[in-house]
Formats: sequence, structure tokens, C-alpha cells
Amino acid sequence: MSGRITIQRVAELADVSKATVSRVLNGYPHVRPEVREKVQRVIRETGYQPNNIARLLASDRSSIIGFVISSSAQMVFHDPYFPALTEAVSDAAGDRGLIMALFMSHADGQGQKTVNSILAAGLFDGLILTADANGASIFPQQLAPDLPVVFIGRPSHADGFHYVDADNVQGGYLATSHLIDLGHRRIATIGSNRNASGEDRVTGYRRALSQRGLAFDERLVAFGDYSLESGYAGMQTLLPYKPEAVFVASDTMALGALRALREAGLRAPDDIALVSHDDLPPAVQADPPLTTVQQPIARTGQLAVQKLERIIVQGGKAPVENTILPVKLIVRESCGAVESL
Amino acid sequence: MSGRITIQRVAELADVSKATVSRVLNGYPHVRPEVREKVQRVIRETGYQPNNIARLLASDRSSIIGFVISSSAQMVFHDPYFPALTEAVSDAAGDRGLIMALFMSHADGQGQKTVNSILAAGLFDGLILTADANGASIFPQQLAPDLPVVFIGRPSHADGFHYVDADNVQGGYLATSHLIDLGHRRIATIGSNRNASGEDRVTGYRRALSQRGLAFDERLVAFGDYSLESGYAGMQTLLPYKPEAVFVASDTMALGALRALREAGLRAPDDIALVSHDDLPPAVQADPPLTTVQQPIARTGQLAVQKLERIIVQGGKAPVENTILPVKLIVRESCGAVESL
DNA sequence: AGAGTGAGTGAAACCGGTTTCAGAACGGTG
DNA sequence: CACCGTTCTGAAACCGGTTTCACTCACTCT
Repeated sequence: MSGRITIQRVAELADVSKATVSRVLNGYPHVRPEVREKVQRVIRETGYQPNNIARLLASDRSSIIGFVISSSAQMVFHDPYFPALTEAVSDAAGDRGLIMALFMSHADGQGQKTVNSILAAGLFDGLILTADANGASIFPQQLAPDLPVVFIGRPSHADGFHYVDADNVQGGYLATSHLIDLGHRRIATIGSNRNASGEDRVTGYRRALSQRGLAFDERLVAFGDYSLESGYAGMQTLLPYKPEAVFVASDTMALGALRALREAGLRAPDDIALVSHDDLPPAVQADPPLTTVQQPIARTGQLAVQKLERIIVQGGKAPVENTILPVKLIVRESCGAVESL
Repeated sequence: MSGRITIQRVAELADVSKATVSRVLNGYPHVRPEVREKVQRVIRETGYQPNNIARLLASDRSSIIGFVISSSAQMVFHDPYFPALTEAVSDAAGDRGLIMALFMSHADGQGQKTVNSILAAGLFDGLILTADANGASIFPQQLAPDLPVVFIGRPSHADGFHYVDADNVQGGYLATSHLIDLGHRRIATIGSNRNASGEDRVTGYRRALSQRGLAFDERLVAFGDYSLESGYAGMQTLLPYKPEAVFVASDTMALGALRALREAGLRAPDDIALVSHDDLPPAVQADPPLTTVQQPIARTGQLAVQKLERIIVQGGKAPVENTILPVKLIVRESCGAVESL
């Protein structure tokens, strides 16, 4: 940052005041066209770049938003959901001229420290938080009461927060209904009680069952943590109870479930029909390709950023309103509705 | 940021000057213990948090580093390498009190814009760049000549940059040698010419062959782009030439290769032995589990951050020195060295 | 007793922008 | 021609810290 050109220097070269340069920079009116022109030329010729730090200090906005993934390292590794979501948020932020700072807060004490340092920084215009899946709550409000915050995924521990989420209940409902439509009756599920999304999907599953007059059987419900391993284990738990079909609450867990089937000498969809959730790339690549509920991840990220921006602009206190995005069933081969090759 | 407590306010309450508060804050000497005590008490009682923005402006350091993943969205999605690396960098940054801003720069024009905005920000103490895999070079130097930059992965387009990389040549060498040791002679490779790492791995492959007196056969070399699909296609290209063994330059491509084998009615390692590269989680989960070259990703991230920090502290001009990290062969089942279950 | 020495402190300058405010220049009215 | 309302502009205050510099005040050392 040594010999950088400052607004002062530009002002001198263009023979105007700092104030005028600032006005040109920010596109304010009340600058004579020829002056504006001249300043712009100097800016171009010198390659002047305003120092954002100074700008921030003066204007009390940083244009930086924090994106906090509060989940175990395990999951971030294993489930493409997080990379996809991260990219979505990053893109949306970029589109709106915001800089995204990413934080992966681990379950351990480190996590708390990270969040504290985030807030202490006083550096962010706002935060996007993922509803955590491990019970360790992150509650920045308690520390910085008027920092704008938007959750992605319904936060399970409290109300009163802005959030954007996919319609997980509908997801579970669609998946399960589809299996019922295909004539299955003993329908199991591998869900998750690690976060609200998981719970909601199971809720949808139960709703579909009851609506179609099928009994809910505890033994046909397994819980995982979204990891491939937990899907594998979940399916092994279910197999003794001979389900005809299974709704698995994530693609990644479905991959694990498929492996369990394979090892048991069974095949989907012939022996057991499978529908999963998320529609991430592995769903297509799986063998057989997974029928799955598509979650609009990119859109989720976009909306979260937009919502956050709106809150920021409105100075923190916007009425809490949540956005639930529709989901859609993508039929592939694992459910048996289509002839596999 | 409305009614926040400022250093001025703290100074008044503690009945000292701003300068003294600042000294206490930054742990400078030459403050009487009792005064220090008093200031600290006021800080504690008021819950004062220094405004970093102001601090940055005054001290010309932001403690924010940019981490730029310049790769197609595709790859970031498909290859767990990037999430793993991101986490490594994020952790390392956090450990050293730095904030990491993540940028995913796409191949399209957007990418350039992003990078420009990064630099324009004048906000970062330094940048960590991933050596890009799509030819679209990112050359911040050209714009901000003394911004500290460290690459992860040898940048293939130019010299004179600090970088940290795994010993990819050695990786290819180890993998191929292992296959030779197992008695194979017709050894193919699915490499990549999308970046230096890919090239280096192929170099290692060739070195192993020539060192053991085996001829290099062009037809036994396929190139991919690290995606699962390209591994699949690569293997299909190779199959007509009947390789006994294949060194695949990434786990993700190896998964694709495995699928191609399966579809061709072949099994690894019985029909074709496979060794891959990276040792990411999917390597263990694959069927059969992959023998693969372990890349020290976490260490890579750490070193990159450390190196960057050193450059920053030394004020930009540190002698360029690169770090090549050793790799290690992890033997599992896909190579046939171990009895599979 | 007078001269150094170094610890402890505050006033003020500074970082590089934005924003307020007042004044100059200009055109249109009465 | 005096008066007023715009438009355009610059000086200066301000954002909230850090850092420099000068000064005071013990406390040694001749």
C-alpha cells in the first residue's frame, strides 16, 4: 500500500477538490459534465483505486458479508450440498458487489472463538448462517443485537430470525407419495434429526403416509447425519424389516444406502425402490441414477443474499419474513418408475 | 453501528487519553500497571469492541486474506479437493487470527471482474490463489504489483511466484512404480493437462516407466479434467488397448474409471489394477477402496497461509521460495496388492 | 546541585475516504 | 436592477482508530 494514489492526488491532478472527486466516484449529481469528464480521465490514467477501508470507515458500510457454515468438518467434506451452497452465496454476493467471507465453524470450541472474532471485527454488514446440524447453536444476536442475520435453513432452536429454506416438508411428502403411487406400501425412511430440514422431511413422509391411509411404523424409520456412512448404517438397520421402498433424506445418504443394498445382494429399484433428496451431482452419477427431490440451492443462496441486503439497507429492523422455496421431484431410475437400461 | 462505544468514550471514562487506551489495547509497554488495570476495567464494563475498520485504516493492515479458487464451477462441485483445501486454508487463517474471504472465480468474464474487484478493494493483506486449471490466467501482479500472493499448486504459466505444492511428480512416480512392482507391464494413465499438477503426475508416470525400462506408449495415455465424467471417458478410451493397470491422476476420475470398468464387465483389481491420486474421502468409500497417493492438503493450506503471512510481515518483498510437500502411497484394494474381502 | 536518562502520558497529526455547510456563479423574475 | 433559487464547488469536519512527538516527572550519576 505504499505509493498508492489517493483521492487527494487525483484531486490535485484534476485540479478540483477531494469532495468533487468523491462525488464523481459515487455518481452523485451536481458535477459539471466537463469536470466529471476530466476527473474520470485522471482516474483512468492514474489507475486510481479508492481505498475501501477508508471508504468504509467514513460511510459505515463494509460491503462484506460473513457466511458461516456451522457444521462438522465431516459433513462439509462429504456432502456436496455445502460446496454448492457456498458457491451460490458467493455468486450472489459477487453479483451484488458484496464480498463474501467464509467461515467454517467447527463443532469444537474453535467455533465459538471464530464467531466471536467475526462479531468483534465489526467488519461485516451482515451474516448468513447455515442452520446448524449439530446442536451447537450460534447466536450472534446475543452478542451483536443489531447485526443483520439471515439463516439458510430453518433454525431449529428459536424463532424470530429471517430465514430462507427449501420446502422440506413438501420434499418428504412428494418423495413418499411418489413411492405410494408406484404401489408400495411398506415404505421406510432414512431421515435425520440433526437439523430442522431433516425433521421436516420426515414430517412430510409421515404426512404422505397418513394421507394415504398407511400406518406409521417406528421400525421403518432410521436416522442419519447426512453422511454416506450413516446412510449405509441406516439401510442396514432397516433391511431386517423388509421395506419395499425407502425415502432417504439426502443423496449422500442414499449413496450409502445403495452400497448397503449391494452388499446385501439386493438391487434398486427391483428389490427396494429408492427416492432421495437434494438432487446434487452424485444423484445423477449414482448407479442406478437416483430419483430425488430437487432443492433449488442456487436460488436459496441468491435469496438469502438479497434478503440480507434488504435488511442491511433498511438499517437492521425489517419485519421478519421467511421464504420457503418450492421443491420438485426428479424421476430417474432408482424408484422403478422408469425402465432402467 | 449506531451507539457504539468508541475509544474516545473509553478514554474519558478511564480518565486517560485515546493514546493510552490504544496502548493498553495493543499490549504496548510504558503504561503504569494501575492505569492499565483501570482501562481494562472500563473496557470490560462497557463491553467496548474496537472498530476494526478504523484500526485497519490507521494501521494499513486488514487481517483479511483472499482465497481465490479459479476453476470451473463444475470442478468445485465435483471434486472434494476444493472443499478440503478451502477448509484447510480457512482453518489455518483462523488459527493465525486472519479472516478468509473466499472467491470462486468462474471461467467466464465474471471471473475477471471478481478478481478486479478484489484488488480494487485494496482490502486484502494478501491473496492465496489456486493454480488454475482452465488456462484463464489470473495475474493480479499486473494490477497490484506489491500485493503479496501465494499460489497453491505450481502456476504453470509463469515463474517468480511463491507457491506451495504437493510433490506431484513423485506422486505419479510412486503410483506407477507400485504397479510395476506388482508385475504389471502395460500400464496406462489417465492424466490431465489442465494444470501443472496434472502434467507433473504424468511426468512422474513417465519417469517410473523409463527408469524400469518400460516403453512409453502414447495410446496408453488419456487426459481428463479431474471430473468423474472425464475419468469415465478416459477409461473407455484406454480399454481397447488392453492395459493391465492404470494410474489415474485423481480419485474423482478414478471413480469414473471404475464405473467404465464395471460397465465393461471388468473388475478392479482383478482385470485391471488401479492406483489413483489425492486420497480424499471418496477413495475409501469407493468399491473397491482405492489405492491412492496421499496429498497433504491440510498441511498445504497451513503452509500457504504461513508463507503468505511471512511475506506480508516482511512488507511484500521476500525472496521467492517454493515448498514442495512429500506425498505417500496408501495401499488399499484397487491395486491388487492386498487381498480384497 | 545540575545534568542525564528513561518511563509514562497526552496532544495532535494522520490514515483516505464521505458528508456537511457555506459560498460563488448563474439564470430567471418582478 | 435587486432578489431569489439552482447548480456547482471547495473547505473543513468527521469516521475511530494508531503513531509520532514533546513534555513531565522521578531517579540516577557526577
